[in-house]
Amino acid sequence: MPRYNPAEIEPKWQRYWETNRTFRTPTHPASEKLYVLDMFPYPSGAGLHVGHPEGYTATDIVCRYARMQGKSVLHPMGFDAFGLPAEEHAIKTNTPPRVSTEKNIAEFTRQLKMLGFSYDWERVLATTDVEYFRWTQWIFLVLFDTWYDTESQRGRPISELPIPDNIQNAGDQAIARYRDSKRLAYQDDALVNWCPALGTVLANEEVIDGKSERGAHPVQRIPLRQWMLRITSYAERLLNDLESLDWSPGIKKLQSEWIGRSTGAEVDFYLGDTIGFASWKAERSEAGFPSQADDQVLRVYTTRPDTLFGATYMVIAPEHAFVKRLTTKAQLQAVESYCEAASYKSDRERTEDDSQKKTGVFTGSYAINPVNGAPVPIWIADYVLASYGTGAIMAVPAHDQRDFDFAQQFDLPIVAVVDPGEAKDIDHDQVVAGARCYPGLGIAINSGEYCGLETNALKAAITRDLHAAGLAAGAVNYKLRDWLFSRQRFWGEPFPILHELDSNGKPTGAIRAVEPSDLPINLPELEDYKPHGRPEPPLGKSPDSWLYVEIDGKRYRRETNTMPQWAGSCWYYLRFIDPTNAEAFCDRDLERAWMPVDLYVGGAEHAVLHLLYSRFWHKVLYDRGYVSTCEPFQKLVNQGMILGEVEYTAFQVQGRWANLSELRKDEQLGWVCAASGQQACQVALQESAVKKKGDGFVLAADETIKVDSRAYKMSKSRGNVVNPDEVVREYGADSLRLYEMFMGPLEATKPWSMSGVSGVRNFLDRVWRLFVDFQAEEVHLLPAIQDVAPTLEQDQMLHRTIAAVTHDLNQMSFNTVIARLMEFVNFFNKQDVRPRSAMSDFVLLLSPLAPHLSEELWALLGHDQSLAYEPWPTFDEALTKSSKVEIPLQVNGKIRSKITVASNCSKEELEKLAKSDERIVELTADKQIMKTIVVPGRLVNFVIK
RNA sequence: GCCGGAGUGGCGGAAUUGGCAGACGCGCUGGAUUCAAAAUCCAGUGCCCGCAAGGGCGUGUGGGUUCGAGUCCCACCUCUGGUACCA
Repeated sequence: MPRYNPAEIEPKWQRYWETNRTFRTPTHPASEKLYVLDMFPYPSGAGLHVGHPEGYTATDIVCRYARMQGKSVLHPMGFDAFGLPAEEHAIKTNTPPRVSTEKNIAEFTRQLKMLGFSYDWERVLATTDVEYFRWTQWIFLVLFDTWYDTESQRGRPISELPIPDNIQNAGDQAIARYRDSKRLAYQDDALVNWCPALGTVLANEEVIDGKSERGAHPVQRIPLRQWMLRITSYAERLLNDLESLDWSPGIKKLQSEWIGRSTGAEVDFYLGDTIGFASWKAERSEAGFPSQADDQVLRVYTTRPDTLFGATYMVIAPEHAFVKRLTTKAQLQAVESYCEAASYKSDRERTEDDSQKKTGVFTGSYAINPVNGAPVPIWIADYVLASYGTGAIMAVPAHDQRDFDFAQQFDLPIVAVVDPGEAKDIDHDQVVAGARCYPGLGIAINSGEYCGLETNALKAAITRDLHAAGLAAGAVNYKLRDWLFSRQRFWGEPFPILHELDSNGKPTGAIRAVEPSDLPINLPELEDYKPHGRPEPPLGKSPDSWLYVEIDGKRYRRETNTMPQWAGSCWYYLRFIDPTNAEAFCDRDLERAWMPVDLYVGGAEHAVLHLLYSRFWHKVLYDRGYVSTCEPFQKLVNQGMILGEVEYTAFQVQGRWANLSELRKDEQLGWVCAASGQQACQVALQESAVKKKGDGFVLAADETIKVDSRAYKMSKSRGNVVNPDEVVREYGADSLRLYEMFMGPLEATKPWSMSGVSGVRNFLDRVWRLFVDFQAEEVHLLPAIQDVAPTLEQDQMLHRTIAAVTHDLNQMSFNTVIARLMEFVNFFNKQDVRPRSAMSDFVLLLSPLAPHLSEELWALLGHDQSLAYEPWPTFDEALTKSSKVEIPLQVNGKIRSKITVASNCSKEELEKLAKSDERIVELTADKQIMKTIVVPGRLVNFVIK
C-alpha cells in the first residue's frame, strides 16, 4: 500500500476502535466531565444525508480533542424513530412500522460507523425501544401527577393540591374532576387539523398553507377530545431562564418571541343599560375585580389601557361564548351565517388575502366603556382570535392598524386619544383628526382627566385607578398555547391512561393512570394499518385483549391516542446517561454527575419546538426532584444548511436566449415570454459557459444574456442530493469529514462542491507523503523523518501551529484549524529533515479531524496503542513569536514602504528607523510632517501636508 | 409587513475586533518531470494603467467619524432564514 488508501485503513481502524472499546464512556466521570450531544436523527428510508455529518463531525472533533485533554467525555447517539413516514409505509405495504424502522436504523448505524465517529455505541437507543418508551410513559405519568402552584411557581404532586371546600363537600367524583382539571396533562376538546386523506389529525407544524405537510392534502378543523400539556404554566420560567443559557442571541429571541409575553390589563365592559352600569360600578368598587369574569360583563385584554377613551367599538371572536347572548333578533341571521363561514376557514384562509380586508358583523348589542360610561357597539370578526387573551377586544382604530382597517371597512368612528407630537414620518394633523392610524407612544388627548399624560405614565395610572374601582386589573398574556399532545396515529407511544366504563360499556368520564409497575404499555399487533377514515385513533382497531382492562371489578378501555413524535426526543439526553437502568429513567447520582449537556449541536429547524418542549419537561422533572439542573442544554450551536452544488441557469424561448426581464411567471406554464406568451425553458449551463460581468453572470457566448447563479436546497426532485456513501467510496471518510469542516463556519449556510472534496483529499495525500514513500512497494517511514531536534524555524512553525490549532478548536472554528494544518504541511514538505517529535505532534493535532489517517500514521511512527487518549500537544509561547517583524510604513494612510525590525523594537526606535527609510525620506522631503502615528509591532503612519 | 443572519477575487472562504484586505483551498496560467498522459513538484494569479520602477482603484450602494474603516455610525439596495391579524 504505497499510496494513501482510505478504503483500506478506515475500516481497519473502525474495527480496532470497536474491538478495543476505545470510546466506551466510564459510568461515572473519572475527571472533568464533558457531555456533548448531537440532535439524534429520524432514521428515514433515504439514509444519511450530507447535512447530518456536518454537526456530527463538529461534535466528534470536540470530543476527540477533549479526550486528549484528559476529560471524561459522554458522546452518545440514538434514533428518533417514531413518526409518520414509517406508518405511511406500513399503510402502503402492510409491513409493521417496527420492521421498517429497525431496517432503517441498521442502515443509519452502518453509515454513521463508516464515518468514524467516536460515539459510545454501547449506549445507543431508539425512542421506539420498548424499554425506552416505558420511561417516556413514566414521565407522562409524572406530568399527569403534577399541578402548577402559581404561588410558589413550581409543579407539585397532585396529592398536595388544595381542594376548595365546596368541591370537598361535593364528593369524590367532584374532587377527581377538580384534580383532573388542574393536572399538567389534561384532556380538552380542541380544534384539530383533521386530514381526511391521511385519516389522521395533524399538528399545526404539519400543516403548511392549509394543506398537510406530507402529501399536500386538504385539512379541516374539527373539535376532538385531546390530551393537552400545560406548558403555558411554565411560560414565565421558560422565558426567564433563557438568559442563563449559552445560546445564540438569535435563537433566544426566536424562543422568547414564540413565548410572546405581553403585559397590559384585563378590563370589564358592562353589558346593560346606563342605569345598571351605575349600580354595577358601585358594586364593583366594593367587591373588587373578580378573577373570573361573570355574565354581566364582556372582559377584554389590552396592552394599551391608555387608549380606553378611544375605544369606539368592541370585537369578539366568532367562537366566543357570548356570541349567542349578544346577538339581537335583527342581527341573528347575519351573525349565524358569518360564524358558520368563519368556522370553515382555516387559520391560513383567515389571514390569506391582504390583511387590509377585514370581515365582520354587528351583534346589535352594546357594552359600556368603564372609563366614560359611553355605550360601545359589539361586533364579531375573525381577526380576533378566540384562543388569545379573553377572545374579545376593545377596538381603538386611531391607534391600532387592524382596528383602523376594520373601522374604515365598516365606517365606524375613529377618535384619536394619543397625540404623536413631533414623531418622525407621522402626519400629526391627520392622526389627531382620526384620518391616520398611529400605534406609537405620545401624549394623551380626548382622555378626560388623563389628558396630557405620556403613554407609559397613563398606562400605569389608569390601570391603578381602574383596579381600585374594581373594573380592571393588570394582566400578562403569552402567545404560547398549551401543547396539543395527542395524535390519532398508530406509530407512537401509547398513553398509560385507562378510561372507566359503565355497565353498558360507555365511558363514565373517570380516568385512571396505569400503575408505574405495569409499564410499559406496548403497542398491540394489528392486522393492518390502514386508517378507518374516522378521526378516532387507529388503536381503536386493537384486539380486545389489549383494549380492555379490568381492575378491582371495574372495566376500563385504554386510551387509544398516541403521543407525538416530540415526546421521545424530550428526554433522550437523560437516558443516555444511564441507558440500561431498569429501576429508573436515570440514576440520580449519575444524572448529577453528567448533567447538563455541555454542548448540543443540531439544525436550526428545531430552534423553537423541540428545544422548548424539552426544556418544559426538564423543568417539570426538576420541580418534582428527579433532575438536578433547571435547564438541560447549556450551550447550543446550530449548524447551517448544506446546499447543493452551485447551478448556472439561463432561459430560452423558441431556441433563442432570453433575459429574465423579458419573461413573466405563468401559473400553469411557469416562465413564459412576456411579449409572446411562449413557454420558456430553463437551460443548465457549465461553469465554463458563463462569465462574470458586473454583479452577476452572463453567457460567455453572448454577454447580453444574464445567467442566474445560485445553490438550491438539496432535494430528490431537483436531483442535487449528495450521498455520503458515494463520497466515502470515492474520497474516504476522513476527506468527507475534513471537507464538511473546511467549507466554512459551522453555523453558515454553504453550497456543496465536489472539487472542494478533492481539494481536501489532496491535502490528506500530501500528509501521507510527508511520512511515507508513496513509490515504495512496502509502507515505511521516509528516511527524512529522523530522531533529531527541530531547527529554530521548524520549532517555531510547530509551536505556532499548536497554538493556532488549539485556539481555533476552542472557538469551534474548524475551517481555520484545517488551514493551519495545511500551512504546516506546506512548510514541512519542503524540509529535507523532518524531526520525528514535530511530526508526532502534528499527527496528534490532525487526529480529531481525520482520525483514521492519524491512527495509521501514529502506528507507523512506532506506537502500538490508539492515539485517542494521548495528551494534547502543548506549545511554548516564546516559540510562537519571531524575533523580527515587518512593519508597513504609511504616508497619509497609504503603504509606501516596509521595514524589518526586531519584534521588541521600541516606539522611539521604530519611529527613528521609519523616518530614515529611503522611500519615506523621498516622499516627505519637501513636505511637512503634521503627525506621526507609531504602533509598535504594527505600523508607522506619517501624516504630511 | 415585521424580526433575525449575510453581502469580501472566477468560486468556497480568512482577517488577534479600528492597524499590511484576500490566509487556506478550489479554479486558472506558465514551467519542470514524461515518448505522451495521469500523478507529482516549482512559480504566478483582486482589477486597471505601465516595458519597468511605480501609480490608481478596490470588501453590496451612498454619506459620515478617524491619522487609519471589511470592521464603528446614518440611510438605502439585494439575498437568505423565521414569522403571520397575539389586541
